[in-house]
Amino acid sequence: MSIHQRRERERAERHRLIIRTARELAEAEGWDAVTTRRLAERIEYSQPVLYSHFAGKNEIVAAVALEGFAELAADLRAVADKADGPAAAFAAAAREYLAFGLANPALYDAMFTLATDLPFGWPDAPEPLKEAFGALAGTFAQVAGEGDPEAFTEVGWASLHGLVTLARGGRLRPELEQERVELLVRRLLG
Amino acid sequence: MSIHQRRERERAERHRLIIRTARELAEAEGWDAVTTRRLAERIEYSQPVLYSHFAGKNEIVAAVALEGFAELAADLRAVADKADGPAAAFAAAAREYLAFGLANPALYDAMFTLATDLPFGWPDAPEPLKEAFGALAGTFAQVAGEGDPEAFTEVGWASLHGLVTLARGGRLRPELEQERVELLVRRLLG
DNA sequence: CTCCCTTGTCTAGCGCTGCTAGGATTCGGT
DNA sequence: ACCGAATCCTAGCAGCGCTAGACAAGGGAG
Repeated sequence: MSIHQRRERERAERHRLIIRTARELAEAEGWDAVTTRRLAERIEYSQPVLYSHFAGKNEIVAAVALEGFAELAADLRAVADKADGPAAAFAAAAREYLAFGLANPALYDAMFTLATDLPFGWPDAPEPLKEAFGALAGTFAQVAGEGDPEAFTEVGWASLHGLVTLARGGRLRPELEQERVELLVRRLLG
Repeated sequence: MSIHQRRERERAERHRLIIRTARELAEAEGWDAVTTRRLAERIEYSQPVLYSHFAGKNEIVAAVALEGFAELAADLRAVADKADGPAAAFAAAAREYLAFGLANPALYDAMFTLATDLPFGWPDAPEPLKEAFGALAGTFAQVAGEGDPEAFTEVGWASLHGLVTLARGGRLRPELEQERVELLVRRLLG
């Protein structure tokens, strides 16, 4: 029995290795550089091994994206918990979201550009997705004011997401970075 | 002399044909379906002909994106001009932007996801880009309130962009569509 | 009118991609 | 010591973006 357990343990380890390697490679050279051949070479196995863990390359990207959502959720909860009051928590979460997106470009791409087919359709979404959205919603709902708090959360999220993607594409003036997020927070707080 | 002119005319026509066909194919089946082979087949020429017009596939996508920016600029100016007062113009432009992005998903992808290397670095950006940003800025600046009007424009633009992309990815509740844009406009107007 | 030479286009092919079929090898269980 | 199953790799497919080199068409000069 314990042999099977050891094998499953090794298998799970390799599973994580694939995800970690894909993420490192993507962050270092961009997702275009993450080919199944290069990935296989890095983990020191042949290509087909990847397909015994994942149905395809998309699924590997999706796995990386899930990691990203989990980390984002943790980051957001951390800064919101440390903040002093709902408004400060909201502002801190907004700043953290932006920083996260800009600091992990490849990871952010996996989450929002590449893994578009991640089942975001509530309520059967993967746990990390709900967790990340919940982290945002928990902070945002407290400052939503009148109106649907979910609509407010979605608007706030979308605004931050837009800031991340446009900034990453070089389409916003870098020197206004700080000013933009402060302005957004101020206006959304009403 | 007139023979050269005819040839150049035919060449320009084929140039437009390539762009139009690429756009149609992308809008019908997504950009993944736009391969140089399929594109060549559609315009009834061989593959290398594409490369006598464009340096590569990216340049074709960029050409489609430029068309998109020109159309977006025209749309925005049209609805803003018809609106009654700065606040109404702002709201109308916001709604139009969102509608444009959702109605032309492939075009919007070309503009913001695929043609990332379009030189957006002012001031040497292509005319349609400056024109589109100017159309937004002209309307937004009038309701910016205190603070840098450019930062306000960038925030507004990013928020709308985020709403488009997240909605397209199925990550926002469709039934809140209307409510989100109204909420955003209300908050940004302060 | 004929020849030449430029111009324009196509066929064929390179190296790469994601993915998979089938054979070889290893290894636990009897 | 042997058998069967599980594991992994070699080799290859179709398709991708892109390009070299052959080929045909057609205007200009004698």
